[in-house]
Amino acid sequence: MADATDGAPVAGPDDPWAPLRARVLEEVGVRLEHRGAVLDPGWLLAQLEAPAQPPADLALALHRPAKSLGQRPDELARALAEEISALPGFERIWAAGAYLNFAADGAALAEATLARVFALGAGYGHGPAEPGAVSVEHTSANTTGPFHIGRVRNAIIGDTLVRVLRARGHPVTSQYYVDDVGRQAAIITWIWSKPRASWPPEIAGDPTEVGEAAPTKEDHVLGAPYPAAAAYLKSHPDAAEEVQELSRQLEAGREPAGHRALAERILSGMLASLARLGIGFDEFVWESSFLHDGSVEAVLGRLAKSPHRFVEENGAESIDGSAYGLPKDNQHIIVRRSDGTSLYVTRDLAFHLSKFARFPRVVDVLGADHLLHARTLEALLEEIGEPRRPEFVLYAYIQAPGGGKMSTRGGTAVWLDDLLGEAVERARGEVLKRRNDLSEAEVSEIAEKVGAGAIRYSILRVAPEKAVQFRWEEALSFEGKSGPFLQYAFARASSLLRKAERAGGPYPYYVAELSTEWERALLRTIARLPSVVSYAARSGHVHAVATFAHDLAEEFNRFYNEVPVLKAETGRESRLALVAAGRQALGNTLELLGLEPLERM
RNA sequence: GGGCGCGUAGCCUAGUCUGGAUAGGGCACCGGGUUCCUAACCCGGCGGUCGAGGGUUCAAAUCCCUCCGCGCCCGCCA
Repeated sequence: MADATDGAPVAGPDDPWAPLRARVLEEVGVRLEHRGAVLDPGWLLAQLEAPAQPPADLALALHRPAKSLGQRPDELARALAEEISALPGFERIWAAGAYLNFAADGAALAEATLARVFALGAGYGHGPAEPGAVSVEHTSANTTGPFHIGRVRNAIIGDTLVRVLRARGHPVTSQYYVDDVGRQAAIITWIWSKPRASWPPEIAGDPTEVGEAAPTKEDHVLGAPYPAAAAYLKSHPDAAEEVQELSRQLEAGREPAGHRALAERILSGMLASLARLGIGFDEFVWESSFLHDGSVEAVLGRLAKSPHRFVEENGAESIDGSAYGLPKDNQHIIVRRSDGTSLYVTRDLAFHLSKFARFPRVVDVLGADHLLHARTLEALLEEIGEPRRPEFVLYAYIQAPGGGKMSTRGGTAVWLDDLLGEAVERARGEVLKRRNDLSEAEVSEIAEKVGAGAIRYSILRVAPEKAVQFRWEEALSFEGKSGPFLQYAFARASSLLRKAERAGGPYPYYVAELSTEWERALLRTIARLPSVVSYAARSGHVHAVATFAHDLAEEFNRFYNEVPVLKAETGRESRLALVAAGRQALGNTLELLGLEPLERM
């Protein structure tokens, strides 16, 4: 993704903190400049975005500017604190050692925050429309069987990125790249093109129990023989040759009957599982389309003009990529096989050129195991003189429960459908434990959303580059840093408004009545949402939103615990307004993460 | 062997890009909290050589170097 330092940190007009930062920046910047301090403008802003020590909201460490002035930092801090004794929006400005601290005027911040939340509603935390269309390609799993949770990290991160970019105002197209011409696509078609009775016993007699979770789902049913078939081909050259021939036919556009339909049936099963997690796609891009429309040949033609391109003795075409900083053993890039067919990287190159033609910004969510492919793709883009590059969001594959790679045949793979089933069942148990006033339909609905939320959040709460081992207890955790924890806070807020019969507003308030430490803390956190979303959208670090979501829910729960609302002696209306604002902010955050905000649970 | 990434309490994790004031959370464990708004909660306690060593700096979890451990990759697979 784009470097987070690109451009000035964006503070949308909905960011309640933005004017405060700008004011400090201005006041301090002018004074430091006047004294002759040398500093780059980004530095001050970065300082202000870092967390400050309570009760300060914003803080500046003055060591650096003091040094450039040849002055002691604590003296500089004191001098500045004296000069800037008052600033609109702040109730206190003081020096603490080498730090210049600023405490926001709680009432003013509360006013600014509530006003923005109520004015923007579901749009609070988002941003103004941005002109640049973005393509986000994610998931793109081969249609050879159901999802196991190793790959689902891709879908969850990708879908969340789509949501965050959309929120930030970008027109986003999510794309699923369907491989229907590669070897794996050939294998699945090969096995199903034969009558089941004629399958070799190694395949027919080795039913990988993929059907256990959802015995009638087509991805499970149709994907069942794939692992055994793939293994069988390794030791049976004659069969492998049949698959090879099939590959060539696919490449040439001579699809056997039922090929596409088979992929679509498996895909629909896979998508049904993703849909339960709130994940969908705008476009499915079939890899074969780049063969059919001639764009693969076109790109091979462009590569052919390169001085680095060679035709090997056996007819294969390759590029000498030694100029592009690839690892030593990976600089010889084959772009066409000796039998004339294309390779994944060549087709992907054609795909990316088609993306660049439509989208100014192109993002690929990729497993870290595809990093070399990504580097190779970049090298080839350079080779044909294409200046644009995709931004890569990389994630580490989730490891099997005992460690190591998830393997279908090794029995270490955990199916998404199994995980979903277990999560929903557990959620149902939790709901029934504490509610007896809900209809069966409501219980099912809640259990589904809670289970899905737990799974999504368990993935999102960890930075994508961390290689995590799958653990049932963690994925199914409903307490602490979990999806249900977030949803629960939302449900509590919803309940308060419902009981006050104010679910639809209006929410009149006096900020002076929101003066307890818990109310102020909650407001400060609500006010952070816009800058968090902005950061996530420009950096691609969507898990910053997940981290924030927990902060917000936690702050709401503290407030809920300490401050009576419905039974408030005074300031009931104002507190209801705060509840409504917290609910709105949390709901918006949940939507970004793809967790269902639940009215009750 | 080479490339990339990761290493923070018993376990999991934020913070690392942009170096700053006592390193935030969660699980587990211990102790509290509900005649009252959903206890899927809150409060307190316990627990840290931020993998090791060196360097840069007024200041290092954060930047640089070396080493160790772990993960991923190094196909005319995708």
